[in-house]
Amino acid sequence: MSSSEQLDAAFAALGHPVRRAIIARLAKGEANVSALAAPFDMSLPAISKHIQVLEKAGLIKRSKSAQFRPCSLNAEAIQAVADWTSQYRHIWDARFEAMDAAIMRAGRPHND
Amino acid sequence: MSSSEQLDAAFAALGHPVRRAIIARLAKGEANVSALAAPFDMSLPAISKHIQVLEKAGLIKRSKSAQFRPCSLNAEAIQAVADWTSQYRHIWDARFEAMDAAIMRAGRPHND
DNA sequence: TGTTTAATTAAATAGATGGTTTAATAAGAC
DNA sequence: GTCTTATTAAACCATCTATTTAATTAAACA
Repeated sequence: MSSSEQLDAAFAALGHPVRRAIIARLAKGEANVSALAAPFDMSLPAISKHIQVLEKAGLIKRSKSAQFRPCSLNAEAIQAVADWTSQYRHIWDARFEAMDAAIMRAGRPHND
Repeated sequence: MSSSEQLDAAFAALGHPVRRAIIARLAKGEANVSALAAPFDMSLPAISKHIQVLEKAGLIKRSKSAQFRPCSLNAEAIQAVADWTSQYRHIWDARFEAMDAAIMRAGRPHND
């Protein structure tokens, strides 16, 4: 999978509230499928599918322990998303710089 | 639209390479639909719809000038995405901190 | 007024997504 | 061996997405 396809999958996966909630839960530590499903009023297979979407997107990793499949976050994919967005940091930084400049002008005694 | 729904829409919108390319183009300055469509081997209606997806997600803003509809980036929505991801910064920062610690130990004369 | 340019809408269609229920599989526990 | 727990697979349905071609709106131009 190309890095563009990887980003496609990661962004698309994060575009669902249940999947973002699963990521939020996993940020606190690894958990198995049933534990991840518990907060949701939704069938277990539905959650299992959401987890598969996150896994295919590379956002989470899975292991095996007896009949459990514990999930944990995969830092790299999440960082790839952060990297993409931070590439546009100057877009919103520009607003703050404009504000700072305005404050500087307002603070200075008016000699203009 | 709730802030969760806004994030849903923004992430989902960014989960398509054409739409990310449009964002990249708009980062260089505003452009109308035909100009945005030019680099792609795709019909104009298809691009028009991608632009509508970006607009509904709040990622871009549009104005009117004669028969043109110039598009420009909306900093706030892009920042909302960046804010969400940066909330998990500690996940990948942890890796760098571990690396830094390892380098510190390696750099120090071995008294262990 | 009629033509060109810019963009959207409509209609059709193929394929993906999100959810359900009902099995099927796999690994302990007794 | 059978029972229970955890998870996935299969089948299915409704809705959404991505794209095309053709028709439509709207402004500029001549």
